[in-house]
This record gives sequence, structure tokens and C-alpha cells, in this order.
Amino acid sequence: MFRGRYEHTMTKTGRVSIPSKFREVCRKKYSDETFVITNFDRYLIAYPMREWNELEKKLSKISITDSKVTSSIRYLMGNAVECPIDNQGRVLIPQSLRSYAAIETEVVLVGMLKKIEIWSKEIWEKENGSGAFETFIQGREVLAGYGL
Amino acid sequence: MFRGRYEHTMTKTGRVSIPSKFREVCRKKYSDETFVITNFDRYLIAYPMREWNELEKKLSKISITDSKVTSSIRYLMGNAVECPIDNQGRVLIPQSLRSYAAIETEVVLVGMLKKIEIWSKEIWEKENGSGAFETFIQGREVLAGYGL
DNA sequence: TATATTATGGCATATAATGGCAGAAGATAG
DNA sequence: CTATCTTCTGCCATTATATGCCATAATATA
Repeated sequence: MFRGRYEHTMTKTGRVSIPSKFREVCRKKYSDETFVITNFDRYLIAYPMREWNELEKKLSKISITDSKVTSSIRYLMGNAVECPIDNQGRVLIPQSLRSYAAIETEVVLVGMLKKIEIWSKEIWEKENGSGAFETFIQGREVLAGYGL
Repeated sequence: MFRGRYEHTMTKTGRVSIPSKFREVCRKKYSDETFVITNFDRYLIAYPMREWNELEKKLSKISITDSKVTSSIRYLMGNAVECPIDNQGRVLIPQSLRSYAAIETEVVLVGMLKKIEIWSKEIWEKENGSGAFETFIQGREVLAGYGL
């Protein structure tokens, strides 16, 4: 599973190195070095191809009559981009996703179990900087039931 | 499956470039570079030939007693146009479909699993611009059961 | 300390998107 | 039936973006 936090810089052309620990998870657990990246709130999430495919398979069985569901699928699929890891261990993050998550050069990558989060450093610090510990303490009670 | 969102411009002659990622899906998954495009809501939908054929097969099994269903099928079939991808990776969108979806120059193409949606940028922004994330969050509860 | 791996910058090349134009095909009017 | 107009289609040119590759510096590992 993906864990840990890394701060990397993006090149002018929009490429970001994937931390080697994450790549190792890709190789060993998924035998595949491709992510599907999509936007989530103010940050991006990257799923290994296999995890994403399972999601797609389920979604493709939903009938298109419910317009609310359709527009949720549209949001999710419309923002999803397949990003293979290159020989230097980097992915190209498309312009649209970059601007969506306000990523310019400094990037924070966070391992989150089956997926990776990609934040602009600025936004990361605002939302997870000081105060993060307090938030953690508040949510921790829920985790207690899971063996923490 | 088709995924991702692309903003392209249509030429004066009504040709639109199909994003290379979509073309790749056509080649690899369908071994065919022809779409069937028809109008749907306020936008167009484009199916790879094979998916369209399966849809037709299913529709042909519906008995024609229900006149409402019949006219829906008529609507769908009557506007369907076969659009091959040319050597530059473009399709010609017939005038009738263009005016139906109010497409003039700026076009948004959205990958939606087994099909592609083609929107006029203007309408896209009205219906899926700001606020789309909120809508997504609302509809997401439905998707939660699908592993999101 | 030597060697491998990682992160990242720079550059050359390939591919993508799209505008323009001209000939072909098809429609329409006389 | 033919002249004219419109639309379709293929091809070339241009620009922007993506991609592959090499180099280097920093860090980790033996």
C-alpha cells in the first residue's frame, strides 16, 4: 500500500517524479507502472491502473437513465487521465489537471493506501499545515474502532 | 475505455480532431476507427461502431407496441451518422448534428467509458462548469456502493 | 570511499492539433 | 442535361505539446 509524504518539484513541461517507494508498490503489488490521475477537491488523486479499471467496470454497468449519476460519472471520467511512468520514473500531469489543482512547481505526494494524492505545496500547507494535528485528534476516535 | 476531457476547436468545414487517447482506444480495443454519432440531450454522443451495433441489436428486440419507445428509437436512429476518422485523426460532424448541439467552434470532448460525449463549450460550461464538484459530491453517494 | 539509485534539468525529436487550400463529389437551379 | 454552388475530403504546413534520452547533482547503500 502507498504510504508516506514526499515533496518534489515539477519540471517546466509538467513532469513529476514518482517517489521510488511508490514505484516499488506499483511494480510489486500491481506489476504495472501506470496511474490514472483525476481531480478531487483541491488536489489530484492517482490510482494504479488496476484499481481504476475495477472502478470503471462497475460504473459501466450502471444504466444511463439517472442523470445525477450520469453527471457524477461524467465528472469522474472526464477528469481522469492515464499517466504512465516514464523511464526516469516520472509522470506527465496534463495542463488541465495542473491548473485545476493549482500546481505550479512545488508538489506534495501523499501515500493513501490504494491511491496517491498529489497536492500543490501551497494548498497542502494551508489545509494540512498547522492545525492538522488537532484535526487528527478529532478524527482519531473513529479510527480507534479499527485497531489504532 | 474512454476517459478524459479535451477542448478542441472545430474547423470552418465542421471537422473536429479526436483526441489521440480516444483514437488509441479505437485502435486497440475496437480495431476500428469509425464512430456512430447521434444527438442525445444538449450534446452529441459518439459510439465506436461495435458498441453501436450491440446497441442496435438490443433495440431490435424491443417489441414495437409502445409508441413512445418507438419514437425514441426513431429519434436515436434517425439522427445517427457514421463518421470515420480521417488520416489527420478528425471526424466530420454533419451540419444537422452541429446545429442540434449548438456547436460552432469550441468543442468539449468527454470520455464516458464506452462512448464519447461531444459538447459545445458554451453549453458545457453552463451545465458542468463551476458547481460540478458539488454535484459530484451529491451524486457520489450513489456511486459509493460501486467502490469509490 | 566507491557504487548505485533517485530526483530533476535540458534538449532533441516525435506526435498532436488545427488552419488553409484545392480538387472531388454531390446538390440545386436554370 | 449542364452550369454553378455547396459541401466533403485529402493533403500540406505550422505550432504547440508530449516524449525519449542524456547529463548532473544529491542521496542512499554496500
